[in-house]
Amino acid sequence: MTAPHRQHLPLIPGNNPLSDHNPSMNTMTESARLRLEPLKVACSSCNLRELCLPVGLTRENLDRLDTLVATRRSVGRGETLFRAGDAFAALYAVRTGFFKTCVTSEDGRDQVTGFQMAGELLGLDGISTDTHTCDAVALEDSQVCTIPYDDLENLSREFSELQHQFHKIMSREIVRDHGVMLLLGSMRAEERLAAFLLNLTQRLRARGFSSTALVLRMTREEIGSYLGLKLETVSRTFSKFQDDQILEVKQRQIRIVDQEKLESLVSGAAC
Amino acid sequence: MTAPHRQHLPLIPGNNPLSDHNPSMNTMTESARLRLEPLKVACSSCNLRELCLPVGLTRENLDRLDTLVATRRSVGRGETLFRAGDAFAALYAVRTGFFKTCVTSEDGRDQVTGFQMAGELLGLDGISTDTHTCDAVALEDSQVCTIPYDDLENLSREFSELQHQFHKIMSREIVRDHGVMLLLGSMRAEERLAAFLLNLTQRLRARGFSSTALVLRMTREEIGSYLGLKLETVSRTFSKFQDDQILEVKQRQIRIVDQEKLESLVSGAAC
DNA sequence: TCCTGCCCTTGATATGGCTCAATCCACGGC
DNA sequence: GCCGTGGATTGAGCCATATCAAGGGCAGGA
Repeated sequence: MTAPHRQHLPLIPGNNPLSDHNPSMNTMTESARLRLEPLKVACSSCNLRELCLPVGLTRENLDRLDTLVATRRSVGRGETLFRAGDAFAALYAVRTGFFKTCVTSEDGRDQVTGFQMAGELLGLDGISTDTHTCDAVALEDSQVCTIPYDDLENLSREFSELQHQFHKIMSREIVRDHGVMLLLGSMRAEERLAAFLLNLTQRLRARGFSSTALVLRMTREEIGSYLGLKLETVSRTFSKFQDDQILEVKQRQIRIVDQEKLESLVSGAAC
Repeated sequence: MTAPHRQHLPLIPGNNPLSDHNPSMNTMTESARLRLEPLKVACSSCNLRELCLPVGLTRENLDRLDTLVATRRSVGRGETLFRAGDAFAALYAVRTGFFKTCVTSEDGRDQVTGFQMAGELLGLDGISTDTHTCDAVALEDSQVCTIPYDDLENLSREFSELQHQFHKIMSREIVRDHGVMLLLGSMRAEERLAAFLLNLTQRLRARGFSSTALVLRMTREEIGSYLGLKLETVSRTFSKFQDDQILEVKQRQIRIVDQEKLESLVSGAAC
């Protein structure tokens, strides 16, 4: 494995639908702009179709998918898209913005299980018992496309491309989770943070953003929860990376100064 | 959540297809007996149909599933069913025996990602990239039913019951993984081991075995890998549970003496 | 502009689990 | 029966990360 929790998302070649963004500006401008709520939603004309559910669909089938994904929903920063215990009815594709998902144990412990950005699917956990088992919280003003689950099952019985792509997405989530288990089970703090940053930048790059500069959407505490560390440890590790000239860290603004050193941390060369 | 990595497997009411087993005998006798390799495989007559892929299928559809699941394969103790890197072609349902799955990082670190027993599916990780990303190793002489994946996709386009059940199984795996992340990210050694034992016994109970006595199929090291602990820590924690009169531990034979205390450890009441 | 609250940083200290190392035990082969 | 081997147990000491605590900085609202 190249990275402990890679996403297997295809890099978009050439004509990148997202490359008109200023890489240093993965801030809130776009989601704010889209707050206007376009009346019509169409996968077939969506920038994200190469990253999202429609991957691999023919033109004709794309049009059929459009009949399914009909509504869009805005979720303000800090609001929840769904909560553990909510009835499951639909999946959600992130259109703009950024989410976290987290599970809570009986005794109130919280664990962030993932961070989702544009083109990624939310809600797969709900299929199992028709009830969501985690919370999905927007970390910035966001928009999602609603994919009614029954309709998705029906449509994916009709053409195998969609069926197969959906299965791939679920499987990818399982593979990602296994990568996180590896990280949580066997890596030290520096390795965890390095792996986390490399995974984030890889996904941002696939979306046309800079892979060397990023703005974190989550707090140190949320990073810590995801990585199985306390927020102080996350903060100290950021500081250490800055001392070691691997990163420049200014609050949530991160610049990767030495990509190779970061990579060597993950592959354990630094042991 | 009641348990950090519950399996959501239905308890079999009344007429339990597995209850003819001697609960204290979840040893190797059965798998040895089945070494004879019956010529015919049929989900419709399988003991495990209430725990496995066929859940919820009508009689008629069960027969159609039989056409798909045609071959059985024996995997001896220590042998691999598939390895990371192998081409993906089929899923496997454990019929008898016990497996572990583990991922390996670039630098050779190993992480056990799960233990699978009768009725559970192996290989879901392979769908994502048509390549397996983990190893599946039999921890005792085992048998699996081979489910050719293309056939499964085709058949599940034909009847929604199968399609839905398959999606539920994938989703359940995702939910389970999130539970393991919670465990790895926020629990202490005692809590982890307690959660692990409760999960195991719950699954054994669903299969008609005793929920108070069990024989571990895996080494301390494998338990440790799964739980993000070193084998010495696992061993010490077992010893501590014995001192505290929660368990009786004799090598791999475990008897749960105080179920409640074990449960209270997981729910954090002991903090 | 200042205030307020949240987040982040940094220091000092505590500790749970790891490491290293020495047996011990059970089982299978001879 | 005896021995060899792999797994399990137990001890001593250490280290990475947690915990507790005290500021510092930034953003948003009055």
